[in-house]
Amino acid sequence: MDYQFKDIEKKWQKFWAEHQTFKAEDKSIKPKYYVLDMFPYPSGAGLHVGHPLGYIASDIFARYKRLKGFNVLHPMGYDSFGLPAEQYAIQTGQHPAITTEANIATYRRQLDQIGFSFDWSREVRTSSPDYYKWTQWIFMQLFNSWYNKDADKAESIAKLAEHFEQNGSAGINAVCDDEILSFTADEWKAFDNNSQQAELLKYRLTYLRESTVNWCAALGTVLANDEVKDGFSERGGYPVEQKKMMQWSMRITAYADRLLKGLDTIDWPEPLKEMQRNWIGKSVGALVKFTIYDLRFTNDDLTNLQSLTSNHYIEVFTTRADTIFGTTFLVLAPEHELVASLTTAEQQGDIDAYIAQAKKKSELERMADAKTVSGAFTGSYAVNPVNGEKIQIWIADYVLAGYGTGAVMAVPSGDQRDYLFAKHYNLPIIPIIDIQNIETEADPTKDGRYINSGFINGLTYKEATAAVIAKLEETGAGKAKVNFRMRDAIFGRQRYWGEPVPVYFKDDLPHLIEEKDLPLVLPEVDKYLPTESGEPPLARAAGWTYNGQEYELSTMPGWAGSSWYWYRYMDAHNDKEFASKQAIEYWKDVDLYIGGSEHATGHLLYSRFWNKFLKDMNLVVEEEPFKKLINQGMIQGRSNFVYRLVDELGRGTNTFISYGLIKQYRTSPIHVDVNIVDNDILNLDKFKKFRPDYADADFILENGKYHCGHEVEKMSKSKFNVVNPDDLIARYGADTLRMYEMFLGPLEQSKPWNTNGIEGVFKFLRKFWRLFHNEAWEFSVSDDAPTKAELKSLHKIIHKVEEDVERFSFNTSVSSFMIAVNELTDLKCNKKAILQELVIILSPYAPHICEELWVLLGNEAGTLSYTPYPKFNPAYLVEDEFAYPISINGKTKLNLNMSLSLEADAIEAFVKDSADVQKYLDGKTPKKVIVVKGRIVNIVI
RNA sequence: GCUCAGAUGGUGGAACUGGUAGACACGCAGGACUUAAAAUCCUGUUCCCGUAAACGGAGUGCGGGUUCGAUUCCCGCUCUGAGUACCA
Repeated sequence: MDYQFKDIEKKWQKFWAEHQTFKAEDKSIKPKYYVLDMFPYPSGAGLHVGHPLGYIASDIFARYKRLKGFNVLHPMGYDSFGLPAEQYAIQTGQHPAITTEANIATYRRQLDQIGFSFDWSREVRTSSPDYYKWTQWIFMQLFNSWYNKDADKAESIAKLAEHFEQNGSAGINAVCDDEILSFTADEWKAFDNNSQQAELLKYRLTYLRESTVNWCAALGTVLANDEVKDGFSERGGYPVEQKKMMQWSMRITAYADRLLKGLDTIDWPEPLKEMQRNWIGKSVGALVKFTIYDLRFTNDDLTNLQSLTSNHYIEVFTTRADTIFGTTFLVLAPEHELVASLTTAEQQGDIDAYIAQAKKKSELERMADAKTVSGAFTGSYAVNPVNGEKIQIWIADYVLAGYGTGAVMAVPSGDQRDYLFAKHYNLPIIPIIDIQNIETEADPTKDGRYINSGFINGLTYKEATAAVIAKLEETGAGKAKVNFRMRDAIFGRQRYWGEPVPVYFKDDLPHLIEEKDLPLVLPEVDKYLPTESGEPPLARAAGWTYNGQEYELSTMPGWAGSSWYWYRYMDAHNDKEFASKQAIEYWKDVDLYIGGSEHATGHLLYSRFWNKFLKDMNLVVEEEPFKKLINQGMIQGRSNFVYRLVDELGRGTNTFISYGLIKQYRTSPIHVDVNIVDNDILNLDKFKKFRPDYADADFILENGKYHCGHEVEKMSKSKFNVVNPDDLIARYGADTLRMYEMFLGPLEQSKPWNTNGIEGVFKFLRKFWRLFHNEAWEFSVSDDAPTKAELKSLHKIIHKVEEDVERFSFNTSVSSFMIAVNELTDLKCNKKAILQELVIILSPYAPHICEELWVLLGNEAGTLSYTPYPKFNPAYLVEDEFAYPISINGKTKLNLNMSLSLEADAIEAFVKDSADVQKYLDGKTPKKVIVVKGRIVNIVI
């Protein structure tokens, strides 16, 4: 029979499901291998052709690893809490759980027909109470922990309370809020319970904090920075305002250094690690106190550094302590708390006007305005702690209140912003390094020797930095300090469709509910909107209280459920623990994680954070959750256009001009559905049915065909460039789709989807099928011994695929399979000994056709997935002759067959004697002959 | 602006540590089969000159360099994509 992909694929998908062929074992003498895909949010639109790209790659890898003798865990699930379902609920009143369920069913059907080897017995859904019970449980562990900097790990909050009880706040080195109290043990004991709880909250790893948030009134929610575009919500385009609000936060900053260091231990793409490094933004520098100049100082005081330990100082953060002698003024953020008290009476007007103006500017305007210099003088002065110089104190909006201390020491010779500011306001600029060139702009060099710099004159950058910091620490005017750009992560949103926070309030203080009351199930509400008073939707739930106390009304953010889900797959049905100790000790971590790079600073950072916390709690065994990570590239859409003729009045007509002729007419481009275009040729009949008003369209054609234009854009419905995998599977089958997606190009590269080449892959599979069949399409293989040429073809592909899979180069293996099948077809090979091995090698790529042939070859159904991968024997590839390319001056001219046993001098002699080479030499003696054995001969004339 | 990735035929791409550039596939052209079409099969296909062919020249974004030899290494630039942004 000809290749009947429909029957074959249906048959084997059913077989795998019924026999649970891909169920991973929790105990095994085989080594473990955990292959994970970033689980999808099940959206209403279903999968488009770009989604399965990563899943196909990971599936090939998982299947390959099984053949290589590993116990493979390859699960799938759904990140099923999220905004679209809720948005739909608001519009229609339909419970998001129902929408989500329906969407999941669509996803499952689509995933199943691609033939993935997922262990579906382990499926997880973040919105299911059995799952989010454990998300809530982990939240409780975070609430019950604080970060001990001395131990460099999280510890139980009970231990902290114990310490307070015995020793007071002394001796605690914690990551905590800025405003903590200092107290003795007796004072602590004298606090009432609420005061103690309020103090402990400042240390917890998840805590309440008043923060400025992006509040979108129309959506009734707080948005992440990346969900806000130009002051409007990315989705819906509603206005967003800054609002202060009590918010749950996660103290991810406690882990900043470990998150940074861990990057060096994992095998991730370098650009992705770089993004995380930038996000964490570690800078090593110093905090320096500049005393506020007081008229009571005498000149003697000024030169005596010891006297400058007054409490009236401005603290700045700098990464270039070495440049401190070049400081000629200070700049504070307009929001800085000292601005009011520093402003003198005569400057009051200027300062007030500047602050008012700065407030009016939106974030966007401030950014766009980056080149305009603006600021105002406070009228006050500060004293440089290293040389006693009296310098002016300014405010300017180029200094950000939220970073460092909200104040900078301006070194115009070394920092371009300071330089522009100094030029604009006529402030002094002092060069501090001998090789510095500051005629037209600042020069931030670290080379050269210091000048105009007191005790560091003549030193190098390294020596100077150390000397300055030592001096500052000695005089108490400063200290070395590491600063991070990363902020604590806000953990909550004013939404319905998310995990409820397992917290209730008593006397305005948060308390955890009891563990036995988990999961705290999402209550029913009448509407999915905020209340009239602006409270989150959960406030609508009637009688929803914890023993009469009010629950937290916000829900957890989207990243909560995805920050630990890989552990749940290890033990998906455990109702006693989030995963059993044995399961975690066996599976440990994810060996290979495949997903998009858009999660670089969200999911992948939060997951590493939670993982490190769970490690501190001894709940998991590895410091890093994802050993190796691959980013699959984005599949872009390839849109097609038709060109509508425009009349003299600029109105569109019903005539369409073929792409090659549009220069001769006035036209406007219109998107046309890519599914009615084949190789950029428009199907005219289908076009006429595409929209009613096209029914009697006229065309101006080229050679009887309508050629469409094309452009690469995002794949989206509105651009009519969405290609649905279902259609392709119906036409060519899943095996063809799988191989074609891989054939498209390197996995990591972004590329536009173009269905044009898919025929080639389909033809290949048919040709492969044909190897096992005779002219009459009857299955027919021979038991004869294979020839040398056949064995060579086979072992070439065994080796090639092994190499390619190990380096995730799936596109090149597909080509190699084509070459192998072409060769074997030319050899008319139908030897079982060859073909059976080939079936095994191809099975990770095209599993259905291979299962079918495997059984036709006489093997037991279902054993293919666990059969050993063929062993490569290099002996079959050994050649005894090689057609050496002979080049003259580096240009290849001809090939000469020579035995590979010949040594360099013999080769040289043979080449020189060759009549063909003589022709090129034209009687001249070669200057030099380079012979690389087994590769090339190059003759230099 | 900064960081990262990339640029190879009409198209997707291959060339793994410097050693025959363009594998494999699409498309296109020509041919076979067919009453015809589809399907299938065969041949050709980097560009230029040479009117089929041999042969010659150019050629991996641009300009240099190292080398017997560079798509690959080094220096400078252009363009494209992604991330990030007054981070002191």
